[in-house]
Amino acid sequence: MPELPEVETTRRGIEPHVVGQPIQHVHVRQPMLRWPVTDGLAQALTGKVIRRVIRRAKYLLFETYDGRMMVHLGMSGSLRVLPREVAPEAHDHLDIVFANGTLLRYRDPRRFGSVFWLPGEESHVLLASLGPEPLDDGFDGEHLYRLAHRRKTAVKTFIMTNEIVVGVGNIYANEALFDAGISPVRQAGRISRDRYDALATAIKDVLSRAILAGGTTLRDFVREDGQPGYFRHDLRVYGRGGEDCVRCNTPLREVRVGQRSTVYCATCQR
DNA sequence: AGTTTAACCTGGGTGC
DNA sequence: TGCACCCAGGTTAAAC
Repeated sequence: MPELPEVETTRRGIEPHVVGQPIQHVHVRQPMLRWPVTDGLAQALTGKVIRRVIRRAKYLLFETYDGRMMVHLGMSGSLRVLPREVAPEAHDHLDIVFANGTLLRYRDPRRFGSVFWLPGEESHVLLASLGPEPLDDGFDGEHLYRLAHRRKTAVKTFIMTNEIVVGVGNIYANEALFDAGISPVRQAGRISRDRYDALATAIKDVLSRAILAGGTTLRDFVREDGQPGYFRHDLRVYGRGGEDCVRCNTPLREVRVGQRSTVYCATCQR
């Protein structure tokens, strides 16, 4: 699923519903996710109050006054807010029921997501080596240009690497490279500083616009209220292989880069 | 150290 | 209809 805009859309949607209410009950139906949900999670959460929900990369962190829950939505995960009486369906792996009857429900058909409990002030090794947030001021063309030095990997793979910058998945990597006019297969170390400025700007722009549209729904992703995101209508290359480029009408080329489907305009993107 | 590859899992679509 | 095969918003660990 879920790249940064979808995770941020989820965060904004659920936070007002889950903050301040004591957790009454936690039900883990399927602990076998990307990593097993630990036995202690339900007990640790019960009785606690969520203070706020923050996002780091594609992780959601539900902060209590003593510890926090860390959730990743993987490829097909979603979190919805429902009344507690709604019966679970297939792939509804985790329920958190609050004292006021609100239910936070985690669904993930492919089970590539994960849920951890981090006690006290503990962090997690998966958060340790993440790069900057793309929407922060600390992320810019200079950052990309510096880290790309002498790298031979394709620039698309480069910007999808979490140690370089977080939150850029396959859809938005394709889109940002189109917007910046850069070929996805160009070696990362062979791009000028000016063009990295344009790429950083394009990444910020496409992610920001996608958040405003509530993210992109291809199949599984839904917002906290079950509604899809609408950025799909704004995609200019992703999913459009063989169709005409919106800028120059040349048929868009579709190739594989780093095992991921990649669409670009060989005329507009160099 | 940088880069590539296989693996985790289910479901939907396609072609025979 | 059925079956085999390919594809999908991610990420890690292991192999080159």
